[in-house]
Amino acid sequence: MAKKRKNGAGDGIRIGDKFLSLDGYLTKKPKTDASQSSSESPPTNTEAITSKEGVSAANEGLLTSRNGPSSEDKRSKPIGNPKFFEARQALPLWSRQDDIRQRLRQNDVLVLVGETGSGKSTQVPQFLIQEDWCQRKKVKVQGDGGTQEIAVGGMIAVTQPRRVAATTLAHRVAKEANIPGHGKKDAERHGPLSHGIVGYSVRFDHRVPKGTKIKYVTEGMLLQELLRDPHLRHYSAIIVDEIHERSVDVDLLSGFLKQILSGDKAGRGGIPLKVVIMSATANVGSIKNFFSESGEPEAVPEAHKTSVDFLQVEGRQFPVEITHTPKPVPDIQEALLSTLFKIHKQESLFDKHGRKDILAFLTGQEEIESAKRLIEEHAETLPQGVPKVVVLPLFGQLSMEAQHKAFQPTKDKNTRKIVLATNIAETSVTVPGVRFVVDCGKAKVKQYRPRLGMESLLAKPISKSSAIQRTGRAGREGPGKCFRLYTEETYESLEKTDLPEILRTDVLNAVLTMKARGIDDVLAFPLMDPPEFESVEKALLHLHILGALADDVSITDIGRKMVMFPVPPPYARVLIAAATPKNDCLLEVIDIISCITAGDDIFLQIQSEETKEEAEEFRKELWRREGDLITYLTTIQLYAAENADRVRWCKDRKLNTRNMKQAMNIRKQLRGLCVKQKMMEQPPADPQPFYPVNPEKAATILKCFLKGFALKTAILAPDNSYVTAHGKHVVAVHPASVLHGQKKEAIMFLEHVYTQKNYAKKVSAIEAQWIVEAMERSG
DNA sequence: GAGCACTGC
Repeated sequence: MAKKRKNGAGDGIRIGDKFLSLDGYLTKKPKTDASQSSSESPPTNTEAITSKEGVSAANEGLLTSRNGPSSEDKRSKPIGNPKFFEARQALPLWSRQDDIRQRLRQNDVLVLVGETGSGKSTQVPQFLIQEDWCQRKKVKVQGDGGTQEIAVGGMIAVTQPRRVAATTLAHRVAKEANIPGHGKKDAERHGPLSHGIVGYSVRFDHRVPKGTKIKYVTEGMLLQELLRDPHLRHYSAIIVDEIHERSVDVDLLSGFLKQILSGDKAGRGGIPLKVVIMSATANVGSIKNFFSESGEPEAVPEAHKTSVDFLQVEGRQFPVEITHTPKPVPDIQEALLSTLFKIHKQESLFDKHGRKDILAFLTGQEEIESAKRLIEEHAETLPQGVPKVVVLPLFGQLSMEAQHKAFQPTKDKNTRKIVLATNIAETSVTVPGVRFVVDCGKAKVKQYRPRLGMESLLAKPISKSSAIQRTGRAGREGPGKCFRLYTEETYESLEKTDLPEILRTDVLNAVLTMKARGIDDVLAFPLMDPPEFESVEKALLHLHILGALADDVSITDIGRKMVMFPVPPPYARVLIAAATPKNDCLLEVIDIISCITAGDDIFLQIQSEETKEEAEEFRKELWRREGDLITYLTTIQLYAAENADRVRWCKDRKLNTRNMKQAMNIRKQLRGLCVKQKMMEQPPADPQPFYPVNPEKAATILKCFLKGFALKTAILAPDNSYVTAHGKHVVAVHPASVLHGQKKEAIMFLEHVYTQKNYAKKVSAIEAQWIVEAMERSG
């Protein structure tokens, strides 16, 4: 039996769902699942899944039914490190391994629904690597130069939406799957992933030992591999994990997998590719249909029909009791305050499962900060004898240290932790010790509006599946309670799932991705949720303006070059413009793009008044009158020239150290790619002395950016507002910009977001004439 | 005067 987990211990906390699958190994399975224990409590995620008897052998009418696992299956004994056998055998998924193998022998696709802690991300690839169909095979294929013999298969790729999930899973599975003793010397020298059968590949970090059978990758990385290897010949199987998150990348990947599955497999020498789709939510009907339906039934010969099987396994969730408000709450802050203190007064601080802290989901930084003030004020009035509270904010723009505080157990035994978090705590990170969840029912979502070419960021009601996900956060370590600050009717009125990202973002990159991978008719490409025609049309037009597509909508050499760069297409276009001998500012442009694509703003917001003055004094040497882009350039150049203490340097200027490090990684990657593309010579290594760019050079750099962003320009109107050159909308310069409150003849902005107002971000001062020139030259 | 969250040879 698995050992009982020490509560509040540091094991694998805070790294998202994947790392928390450690729970699966260390936590004793609760005796009662929600479905059996909580007849009076509202349905939880667990119940929704287990109520269907756990398994459904929905065969989609395409295969013969079976009577459980085959008795002649000789591989039920684990391979790998015996140290982990016991823990692995205790996982809910373990007893299903023969079933899973059987289903995949008879089907092309298996849709597997299993909650966090079922062990699906770690175990399924290990179940499959010894299968006959999973072995590398030599086959003959027709190539350009006639018939050639190639090797197909042998590896399994497991995709993850986040880098940290891919790397932590790989480490975990390497420990389980590698035979101890093998390659010991390598392991001592280079770590556990230097040998053996498990590897990973994520941006900036690749560990793929010779002989790798299981490779954890980010979704984007597999898309990138598709560019070189359209038939995925290295792989016998692709496991798509966390498909319910529905990133643009996973949607595209699903389309390409569907094409490979329904194609004639000639590119793979007739060797089929197996696909396992894994999801945490039971709501997978449309995904099943997507893979089993062929677009045109008559056109597909019977032999190429894709057979899809479906399996559900129970997770390891403790029951969570849900309470809705009887009436809609007029004031969310007030409702939050009373709910938090009701929990705090009525509930004990500890029980046999450990700490009982509170996690509240709010929409954004502003709401979190004002709630924090209110709670702290109210906490002052708590009577003697009532435990204290400590309020910890948690959102993306917080510094690493501040985020870390929310994960640490409180030191004082008589204090309850209240974490006020954005959506970051829904999927990206896990706060340990949480047994109570308070859910405001809303989240800020980005939505792209193709007609306006801008996006909005507004608080909207969450989906049912998101509400269930939030609720589940209370039942990770023991039985929990969830308080929804909305009525049951409101819950029932919520959409089943969130709108997939591909329907919420600019499909510019998605369309170029397809074009570069040989999709001529992007409207015919199979997608689970195809974007509106207008969005695709807009993207095609935009790509044409950028020079990535020719008049006949075929991809150009510029377009092919653009997809080589891991940045959005307009930025890739700027890189290409900067590399021409006339402009010759590639290093500078790489520096700027690295800062911008490193994540959120590298400049942290300054919280208190006192630090503000100090930091602004330091920041003044970075500011440039040309605007934000040249300010970024100065910043990263000074950072790269700083040789003593870069962390200190960032702290003084209130820069996000994490993003600065990321920017330096991107800078290195882009420099490498540009050298490889013969766009420049190998640049000298850091640190280089800092010379501020002169105004002429700055103008050249901004003109290069106009090659990618000519549509995002505005001209100062007589009433001192900025009016966009295309569309004639009024935009305001965002307060975070160095050009906020200044009047310039014209501006170029890289981002255009509606929040409180129509804001232009990442703003530079330009001349109106440059806009005309940039459009002409694009011609 | 204001800041959901991820990601890419």
